[in-house]
Amino acid sequence: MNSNRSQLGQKVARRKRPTAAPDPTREKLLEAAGPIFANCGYQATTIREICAGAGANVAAINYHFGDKLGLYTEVLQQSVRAAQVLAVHNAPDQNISPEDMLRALIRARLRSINGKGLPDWHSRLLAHEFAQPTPALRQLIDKLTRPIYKRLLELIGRIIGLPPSDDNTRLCAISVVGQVLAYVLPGPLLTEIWPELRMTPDQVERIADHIADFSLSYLKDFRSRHGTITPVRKQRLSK
Amino acid sequence: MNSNRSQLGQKVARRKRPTAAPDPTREKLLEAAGPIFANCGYQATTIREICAGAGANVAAINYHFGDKLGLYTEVLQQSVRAAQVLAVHNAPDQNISPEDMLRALIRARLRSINGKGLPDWHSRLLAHEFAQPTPALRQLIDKLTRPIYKRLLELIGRIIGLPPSDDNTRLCAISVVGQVLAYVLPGPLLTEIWPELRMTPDQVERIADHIADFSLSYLKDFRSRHGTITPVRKQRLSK
DNA sequence: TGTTGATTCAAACTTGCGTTTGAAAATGAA
DNA sequence: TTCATTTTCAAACGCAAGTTTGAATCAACA
Repeated sequence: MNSNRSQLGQKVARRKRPTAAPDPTREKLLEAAGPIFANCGYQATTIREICAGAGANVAAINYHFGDKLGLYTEVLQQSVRAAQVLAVHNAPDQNISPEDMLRALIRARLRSINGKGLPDWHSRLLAHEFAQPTPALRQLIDKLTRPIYKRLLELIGRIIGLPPSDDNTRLCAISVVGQVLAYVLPGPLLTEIWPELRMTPDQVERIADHIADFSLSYLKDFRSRHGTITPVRKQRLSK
Repeated sequence: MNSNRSQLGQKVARRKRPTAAPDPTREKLLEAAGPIFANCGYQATTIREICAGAGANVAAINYHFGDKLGLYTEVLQQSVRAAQVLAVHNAPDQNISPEDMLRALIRARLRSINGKGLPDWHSRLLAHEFAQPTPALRQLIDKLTRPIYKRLLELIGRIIGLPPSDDNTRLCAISVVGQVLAYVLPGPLLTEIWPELRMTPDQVERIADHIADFSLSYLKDFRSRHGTITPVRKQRLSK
């Protein structure tokens, strides 16, 4: 309904700059928007605050991104893309045991979320998306969350000897994911409960190892506990 | 700076009703506000929507609660209180092993959050508070979260044979809490990832048992794995 | 019944938001 | 330089939100 003219203006303008300095104020806006969106959420963030941080005029957002949601979507896309390349970079070697691969996956996830790879506001952006989804959430799940979760299901399925779709596999996967999320989602809660905790890179490694140990203790014994012939299912969780 | 008159009006008005029918429109506003605040968060909720749901005038909020934040605080307090009585009601017997007590605690927590005890919007209210804390968050943590966490630390400390303040105890506690939170905080994520999951009371029990089994596998073996004399600490997480 | 105070209501007020505007400034090619 | 295009800017617009107002309504009691 709107923003036709400015969108066009932006597209044409982009071709001028090859790779060196791609539109300074546009970049400045993105840089300033990231942390603010992450701290306040989409709704509570005002474009005036972003523009003040970027040293730009309020109209600049409309000119470069069409509207507020356009800017936000771009910020989220950028965040997702950064997390993706980090995930690929941290992808473990395929020639190791499923157990070690799970450990590597946990470490990569925790690192990409709270390590030195990404600025720490990326995870806060996620927390807001979960609490109050914007139209941009779907692509986040499709591009980032679902592939990782799928891989996690296969991995755990191989460890406990059940198909990825089995309820037990899913319960275990959520148990692993939950432990990781505990260090991400409830930010203010964690600092209230464990004020001395500092998330330095070394300590992120330590936490990742704990989560792996904690989880593998159950997973490694699953086969012998439940037998390999007919896996026990007390009742189906999916109907 | 404002709302002096209405606050007084409310206070005086309150004395008329002993216990029987405590101000119908006030109750109606609280009832209508709960789910709406939980769905949209504090910021995005409009008092006009609440009043429409309660069949009241917009000025009623100012009259009965002073302002929007006053209403929200009351809703949160009510939610915390309800969760508290539920926690007490579900408090396990003291004459059982720490392991069984942990299982009971997990079950109680999951039940109070997603079982039949509380309407399901209470947990969504929490998610919003974590993502974007309001001034009312502190009392929520102090009255509800911290006592439960303290009890969890003592319990786990007894199981693994370490003091509650030990880093290992804390890591384990967060591992347990994280698994529970995974079913609470990332609402839209969970339904995307496991669409068939339905949180009926029976299945909540099943999930609680899984979390207990999953966690106790590691906790019960902790002593023998690490030895009881000098517990291994690869490095301190708190400084 | 008349009076007093509590409670409701429609309407207006105030503020801050995202957005738009139209002109000015900057840029680059002819 | 001249001209066309892109980019910036201050200002204003329209709207929706929380809040306030003052009169109308209701309830209880003398």
